Amino acid sequence: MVTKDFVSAQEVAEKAGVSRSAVSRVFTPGASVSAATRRRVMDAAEALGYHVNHLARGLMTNESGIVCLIVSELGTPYRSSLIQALTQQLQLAGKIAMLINTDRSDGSVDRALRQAIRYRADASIILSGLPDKSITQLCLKSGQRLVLINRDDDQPGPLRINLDDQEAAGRILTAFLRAGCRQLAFANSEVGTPSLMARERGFVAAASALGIEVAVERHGSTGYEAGKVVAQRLLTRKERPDAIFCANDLMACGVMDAARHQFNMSIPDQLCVAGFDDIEQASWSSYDLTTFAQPVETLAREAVAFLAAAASTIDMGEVETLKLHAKLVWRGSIRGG
Amino acid sequence: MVTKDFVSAQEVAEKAGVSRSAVSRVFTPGASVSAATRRRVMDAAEALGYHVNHLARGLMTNESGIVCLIVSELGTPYRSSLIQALTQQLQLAGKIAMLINTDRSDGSVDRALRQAIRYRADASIILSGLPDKSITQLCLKSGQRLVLINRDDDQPGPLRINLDDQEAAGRILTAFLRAGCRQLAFANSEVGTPSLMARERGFVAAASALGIEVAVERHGSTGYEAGKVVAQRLLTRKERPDAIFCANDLMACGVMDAARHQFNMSIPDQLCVAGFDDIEQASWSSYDLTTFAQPVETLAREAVAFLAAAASTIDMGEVETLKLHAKLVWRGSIRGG
DNA sequence: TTGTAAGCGTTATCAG
DNA sequence: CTGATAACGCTTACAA
Repeated sequence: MVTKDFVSAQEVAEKAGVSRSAVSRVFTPGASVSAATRRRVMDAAEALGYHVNHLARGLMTNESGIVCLIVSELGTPYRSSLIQALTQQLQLAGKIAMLINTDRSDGSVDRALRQAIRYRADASIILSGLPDKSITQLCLKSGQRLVLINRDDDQPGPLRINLDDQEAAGRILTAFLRAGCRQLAFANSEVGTPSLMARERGFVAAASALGIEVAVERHGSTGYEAGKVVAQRLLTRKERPDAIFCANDLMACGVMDAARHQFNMSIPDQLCVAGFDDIEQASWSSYDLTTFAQPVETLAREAVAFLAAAASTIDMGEVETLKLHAKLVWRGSIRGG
Repeated sequence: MVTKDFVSAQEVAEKAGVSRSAVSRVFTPGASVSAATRRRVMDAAEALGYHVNHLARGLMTNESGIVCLIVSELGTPYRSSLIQALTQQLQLAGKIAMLINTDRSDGSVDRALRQAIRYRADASIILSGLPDKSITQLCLKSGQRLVLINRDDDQPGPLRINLDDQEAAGRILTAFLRAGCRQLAFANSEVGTPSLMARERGFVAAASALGIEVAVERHGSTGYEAGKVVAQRLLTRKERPDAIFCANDLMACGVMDAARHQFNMSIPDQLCVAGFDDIEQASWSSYDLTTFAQPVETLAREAVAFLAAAASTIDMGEVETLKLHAKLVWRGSIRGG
């Protein structure tokens, strides 16, 4: 066993010739210490390599400074960019991120939240999956804040940040029609995430309001390979689509590659494509994909701001929902412009 | 202020009609409790929504169960896939990952390590940047384990996991020559990370051993855009390269896109390209890039295994280095095969 | 097997 | 401004 040997405030106090409380005060933001004492304590701390034990501090203050990020498929471009933004904002706010990967097995979001409780996280941000109502209640009752990102849930208590997926779908429909497209299609996965389904519903609904039918195909998880498969199915239909709106950019990339390399189609001449998320690859010249940008920075900022505010005043009963605008990023995968 | 109101072992004990130590024992893996007591405690705990406070436990046991992941550019495909693998392995080993983003400002790796110390992390895994020698020493002295991934450092104490970058470079050279390439080039960034430089050096050295000169160009950070710029520079040289080895896949994608869309070159007919990392995009049909696979899973497994072993027996003085093999993934961006 | 009591490293309260 | 002293929620001898 490695001998864990962290320096304690006690040792610093002895070396500096003051009481432990003096040491504590030196490292507590708003405390009154004389310049002289502070100096001596700091010197002693520096020499000994002392660092406040946040575990013990959390025990006293009831604030661990920990925020749990609960994520699946975190290797995905969109997810990882969101994590990046969130960790950055959290650190700026003096918090630290605990990352829980829920890729394996079912009910794992609940397990993750239990971990969050064990470590007395001040808050949890859920980027994927949907927790059981009972466990969310437990979190809230324990005084833990909750943020749900892109999960259209109706539970009261947590902050819910969503995009205007449906409206976005309507906007892209207009763009397709303006480009002269007639055979519309939607490429989705079988995952059935609320936001994904909202995009599909919005697109289909907007079209049918104009008396237009949409070919919908769903397959696999929301990734590149699934996009390819869906494209194969769509493009071999009797009525071959000339416009495909994809549930996300990853699928859109798959759709474009299949259309080009397997069906020798030219984009946007023979086929218009749009995606969602505006991942980095969407801007790569091989794809040059028209898509909707997730306001990742805003999203992260809002989430963290909520957590910070939570420390002071939040009306717990209030159902808090934030609807952000997905900005259309126009590129070359749709004719016209 | 939100009233933090977590349930304590005390309350469970009262409800179950036992002592708090009994409760503690029920939740301690190897402890002796009668089936009857266990049952009553579990019931009470369930009813009250009790969860062991890991902060307090860590205080006693000197094992927080926390492992810090210190990362920059975590939105990048390679980095995020590594984080995914690491969090998964850590969770499998009963540990939990704390994620520290070091994108901003200099010396931030040191700051990150200090955070790790404050939270009494059992270990830290550094995926980017290089910590100051003094702070590494502090970590080691405090009994914290350290793992450096792909940072060719010589400090004793930490586990260092590296790839055989140089040899890999030699292998790709052979592939280029076999494909009949004559004008070789290396596309690098200005970042100067050890592993990136090792790839460059290995390639140039292997070539010059055969009397062949390599055109080296470096620009920006190791991403797609930098790849484009470097390609522009390389492909406008009098002696236009017919083979480019890129420091990583992201740059390779940029290089390919520039070659195709700005120079109308056909790959691999007029230009052979190779990358490093085997990110997901390398397998997309638009790129179909020959590259070296980072053994991400193995890497994560080894790192975590080291941390687990560290708990029992590790010769601290021993300089531990692990050199993993980068497997060549053959795809269509090099002629022949 | 169980309970009692001590201690882990902090911060908060309250005298001085 | 400073120093005792009491928590915080847990584990772990030690004794029963």
